[in-house]
Amino acid sequence: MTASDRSSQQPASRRIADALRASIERGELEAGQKLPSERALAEQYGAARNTAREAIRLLAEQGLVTAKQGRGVFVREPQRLFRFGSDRYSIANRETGLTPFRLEAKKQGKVPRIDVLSITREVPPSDVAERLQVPADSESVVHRENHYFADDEPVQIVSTYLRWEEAEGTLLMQAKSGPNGIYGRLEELGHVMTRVRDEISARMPSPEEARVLDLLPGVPVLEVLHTSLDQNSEPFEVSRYVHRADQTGLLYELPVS
Amino acid sequence: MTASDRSSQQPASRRIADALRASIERGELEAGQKLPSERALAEQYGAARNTAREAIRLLAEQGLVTAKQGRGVFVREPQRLFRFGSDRYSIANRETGLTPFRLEAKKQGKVPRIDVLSITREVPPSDVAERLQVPADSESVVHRENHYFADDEPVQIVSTYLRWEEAEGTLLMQAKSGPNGIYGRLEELGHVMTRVRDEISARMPSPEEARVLDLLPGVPVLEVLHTSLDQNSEPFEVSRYVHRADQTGLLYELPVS
DNA sequence: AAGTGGTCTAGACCACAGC
DNA sequence: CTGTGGTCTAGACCACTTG
Repeated sequence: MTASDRSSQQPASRRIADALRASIERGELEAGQKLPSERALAEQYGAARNTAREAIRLLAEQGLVTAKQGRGVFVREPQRLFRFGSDRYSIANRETGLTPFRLEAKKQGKVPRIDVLSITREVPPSDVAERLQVPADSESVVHRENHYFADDEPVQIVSTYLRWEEAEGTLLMQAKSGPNGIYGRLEELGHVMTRVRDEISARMPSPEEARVLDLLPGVPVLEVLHTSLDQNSEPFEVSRYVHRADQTGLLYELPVS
Repeated sequence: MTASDRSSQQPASRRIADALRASIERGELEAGQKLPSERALAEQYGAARNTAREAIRLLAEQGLVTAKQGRGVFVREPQRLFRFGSDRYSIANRETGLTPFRLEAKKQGKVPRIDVLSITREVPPSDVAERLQVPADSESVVHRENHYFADDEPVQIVSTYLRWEEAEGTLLMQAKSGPNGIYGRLEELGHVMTRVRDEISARMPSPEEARVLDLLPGVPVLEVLHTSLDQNSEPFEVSRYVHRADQTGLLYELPVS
């Protein structure tokens, strides 16, 4: 028993939203189906159109429905999750020659694409500087920004930060960084990835992120701040992953001491 | 350079929102400070109050500002994160006699509280049944629902599922489950926690979750579906954690094979 | 009492979908 | 052309907070 019988006392927009939500949960309105139009809802409940509109907004904020201009409001389809596991850092996967993203995409029968947006020398953000142990007040890092797509749909934004002193003049400054990607080059520089630290948070996207990831209202992002540690427990690479949360999950499997 | 000079062409509500966002990012409006009232904004921009209101809603959806009835709209304060690490499952922590949550709370100088809401025999949700390897069509599990607080502020909802056949008649059915909590009892039943699998996703809260966690609009939740595996790689416990994302982060530190 | 956000009304014009 | 959501106006009353 949640909430149902306080029909009075509630704002009209809430009551309309609750009725629609109940319809969806009972399966009367199935995924992909169209809701009554705003004008129809308003008439049906004896309210103004703005009130019906407010009800629909409440549902959209929860990610339950999606409005499409000129067409109508539809019950959102459950999305299959694109899953990123802790084994994405595993060396075993490295031997296939495919990056973890390409592997996962193949598994789901989708066509992966990675756009390299920029590779520039920069002043690092403070959280990155702290974790990579470099100065936050000089151009101490190389920033590689990539966008990942599956079947031309954007999935994640990845910003990778490397020490400028190490990357200068190497393939780490090139879009095509050679066999096994940047981790291959970093290994040649003497950094064997031994441990990783992933710090995970969730938040609503910035307008810029919503645009790049093509996010509908009511969809949050998952942010992973990843640090790679080498055989000497020295951090040698930090990446910020921004995933769209409606199509992405994370999987961590680990031993317990 | 993001977007600034397309002042025309943009809806008025967007322009007002962008102007306010810029003010906040430039630091003219600091965290905790009050925005101009909706009526003042409307007059200032020569728009109707509803239009100014829409602008504020855009900012609230991103979690940038918070409206307080009768008082005003305020720039949201950055929250300190309550951090849950992968070491929360570690045996080392078990020896302190404190659960990981109590430990973390102590570290931050907050007073922890755990409410046991219910302990009931139930039909498991399908995702839980699959992971615990029990039938999804009979009352095969015990469901323990707990709410966690720090300084009386809700932090997370935890639903733990155990096999009914193992829990029946034991302390696992009691609110106070004895030394080292339920993991202590499960160890006595022959389950040594050897590996864990955490599946992480983010989404907007249901109305029920928003109520329990006292969530402001524009704050998503982090959901962790946790499976404990014993020395035989058998799953013996599944929990669903629902964290408020504005005050919670997750930390995973793991070796790379 | 005055000011604030929360909700609502009854209109209006626009841009986009689909027939 | 018609129906849809997107945006906007100019009012109104309510509930809450503060002086």
